[in-house]
Amino acid sequence: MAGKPLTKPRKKASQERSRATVDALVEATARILVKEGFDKASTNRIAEVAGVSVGSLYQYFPSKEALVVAVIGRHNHSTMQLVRSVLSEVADQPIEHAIPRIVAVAIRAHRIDPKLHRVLTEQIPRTGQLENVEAFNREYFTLFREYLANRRGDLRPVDLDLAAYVCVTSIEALAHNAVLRSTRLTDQEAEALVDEASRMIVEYLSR
Amino acid sequence: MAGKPLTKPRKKASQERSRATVDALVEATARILVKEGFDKASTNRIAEVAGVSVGSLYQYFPSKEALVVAVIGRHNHSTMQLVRSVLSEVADQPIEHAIPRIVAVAIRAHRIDPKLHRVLTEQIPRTGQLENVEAFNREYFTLFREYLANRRGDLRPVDLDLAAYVCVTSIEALAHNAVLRSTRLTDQEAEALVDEASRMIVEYLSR
Amino acid sequence: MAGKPLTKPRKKASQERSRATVDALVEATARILVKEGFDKASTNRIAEVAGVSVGSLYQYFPSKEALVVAVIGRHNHSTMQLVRSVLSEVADQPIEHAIPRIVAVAIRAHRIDPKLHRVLTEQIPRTGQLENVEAFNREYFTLFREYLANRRGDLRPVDLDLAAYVCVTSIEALAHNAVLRSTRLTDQEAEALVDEASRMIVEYLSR
Amino acid sequence: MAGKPLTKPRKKASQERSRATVDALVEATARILVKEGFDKASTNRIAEVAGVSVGSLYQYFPSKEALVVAVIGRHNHSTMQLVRSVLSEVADQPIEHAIPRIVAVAIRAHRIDPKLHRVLTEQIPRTGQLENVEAFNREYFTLFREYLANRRGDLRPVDLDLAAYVCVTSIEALAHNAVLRSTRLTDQEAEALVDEASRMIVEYLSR
DNA sequence: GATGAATGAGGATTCATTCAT
DNA sequence: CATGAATGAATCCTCATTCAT
Repeated sequence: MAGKPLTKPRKKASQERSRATVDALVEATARILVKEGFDKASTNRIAEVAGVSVGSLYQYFPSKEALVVAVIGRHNHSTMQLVRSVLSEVADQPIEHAIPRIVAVAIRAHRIDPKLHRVLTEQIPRTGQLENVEAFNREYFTLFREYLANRRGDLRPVDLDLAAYVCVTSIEALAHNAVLRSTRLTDQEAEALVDEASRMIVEYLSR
Repeated sequence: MAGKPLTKPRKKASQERSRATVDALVEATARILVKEGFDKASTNRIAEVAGVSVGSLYQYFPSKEALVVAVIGRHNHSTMQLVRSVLSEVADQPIEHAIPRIVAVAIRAHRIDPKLHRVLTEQIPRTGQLENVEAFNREYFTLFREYLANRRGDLRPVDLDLAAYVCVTSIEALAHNAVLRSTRLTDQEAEALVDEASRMIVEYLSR
Repeated sequence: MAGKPLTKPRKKASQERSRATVDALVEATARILVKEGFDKASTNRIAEVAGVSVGSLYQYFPSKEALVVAVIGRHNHSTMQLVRSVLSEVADQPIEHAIPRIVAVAIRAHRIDPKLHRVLTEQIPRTGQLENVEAFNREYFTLFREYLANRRGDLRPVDLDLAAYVCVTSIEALAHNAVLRSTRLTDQEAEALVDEASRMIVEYLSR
Repeated sequence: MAGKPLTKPRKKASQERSRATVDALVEATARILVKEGFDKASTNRIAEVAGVSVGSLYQYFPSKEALVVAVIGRHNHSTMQLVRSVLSEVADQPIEHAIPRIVAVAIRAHRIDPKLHRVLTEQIPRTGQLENVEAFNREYFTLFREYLANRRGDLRPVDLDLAAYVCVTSIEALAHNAVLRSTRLTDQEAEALVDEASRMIVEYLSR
């Protein structure tokens, strides 16, 4: 309709708008999930909260599931961020040093957005695409296994896969339950937990 | 008097026919849950599979939720049966003996009906009455703590609550994930897992 | 099973029992209607409150409707009792005397069980058998018309049917609304209303 | 914010299409009410007759009740239209002139859609939001009372509230019953009724 | 006669998704 | 691209009534 050939800026502008819409939708989904629970999170409601029409919602997400997957992804992403960074930090440290840090981070990770974490964990049916909530654990496992392999010398002889499974599963569960159980986990309690869990893991791995 | 949807059976299923109907309903619910998943478990479908009318369903269960609660209850019951029996068996045994048995039973318990366990765990929104899926863990915790208290002499000085939390949570998570992850957990794998987990817990508790 | 041929007493006893059951059912229906409203009045609930099984309910009443009809009948009966008695009392009295009495009784009649009256009037769909709630008015009309015929001499020349219609309808409506509107109609208010209404009717009929 | 079932339209039917849908729904409800009765008026049936999906119905009306309220509203509106217009017309006329006109209009008003009026009156449970069927009478009372106040000079000394109550109630009841009783009220009968009723009311009010 | 378990048609309502504008 | 009206299958649940015991 216009004259001169439009160039990137315009396109970029629209890309930016798209980006904003997508973000708004994911954000809205997360917010509703936290504040009203999974079954209040209808697509219409999400669109409304995002300030967008349902039609637009479906422009960017092919289904409600996709939206929830995005929320999970975003949440897992920030969680993994933390995990990855400790694991690379402690990569060359002995387990006595490393494990407490790892455990502490696990708890911190679960505290990022505990309410969202709870909803994601408790209210969302692990069905279809949503089964992949556990993708997170797989990566965690891989990273942790790498760490162990790297510190092999410190360890008693172990089946790395098995050991990693045992450690990751325990750490995750301890952090998860601790945070979910008492919405108000005090710092003291958290510290005590870190100590205990670390002691258990360290002893378990040590020769 | 009225208020939130009840969850308790509406009638004492004293008569025989009633009893049969109730059982058929719970059984049908479990079967559908396993074979078709939570969201195919509509009240009409459940009644149909149970060979009963929807009306009868509502004669005995005030809501769909109540039915699921009953299934959970039944499942937890048989699970706890096992747990309780080991814990009483090993009550006076030293941890080196007791823990492996406890861990082994945890796995065995999760293998009772792994598919049902998975659905209960993954697909059912922990909302309303359904939140109580965790009642199970509470009892487990209590029993385990009692055991520890009883064997206090064997242990290094510990905060019993904390130690019980750490042990129960870890054992549960290890068993749970092991069974859910690979639907076909071989006996060998199970054994290896029992060894590792037990070692971890025993060392953790020992002085 | 017993020896001597049983005679009336036995039969009477069972008749009495039937009578009691019927009464209990009608009473229960009325009570539920008043305390919980028409749509809480399910046949099962009625039977329960009557202390009888649903089966028995259907032994005595062919349908829920029949039960409600019975309640209406009972209510209209006691109402008509009053009306009939005043009308026969005042049969030979001049309208100046008679009308106030008639109006007063209309109000008293509506006050017999105002809550039931309201439910019967407002919540019960005048459908099928229930259409006959107005049977009451027909009888009232007839009796009143007879009174007017009897006192023809006192009246200005009127079409008796029309006059009776006007009077009965007005008196009924005034009493009805007065009682329903303010659940707490004071005696003073009632008196004032009787005066006004009577004045209107008397003047209307007088030559 | 949530709570009891809403009765107000969900959306301002600003768009044309919306408007048409809303109208179709209200119209369909009225038609079904008249032709099949209240208990055939299921939401699905209403939507079907309106040529609209149930979903759309719920887009505009939060409940079945709301739909009926709308029908009542529409009906009362046209009725009040008439009433208001006579009362303003006769505002300055003496009662001998005014009352007959008012009575005549009451009857005409009841004849607007007698079948609908009957259903609204007889079959709809005055429960919840539906209690307000009487809103109509309140307004009628107010307007009539104003008229009386304006013509105070013509009247014998009266308690205006009481007098208005007596007049409005009587006029309403007479018109209502006349129309409902004989679906085919002839013009002659209507005229006779107007004469009688007016005579009664006028004499009642005159000094 | 009494009992109460069983029936099942039917009703209100929701919500992911589509598509004409 | 955006909008939001429209869709309709699907779900939970109720209740008058029946009938085997």
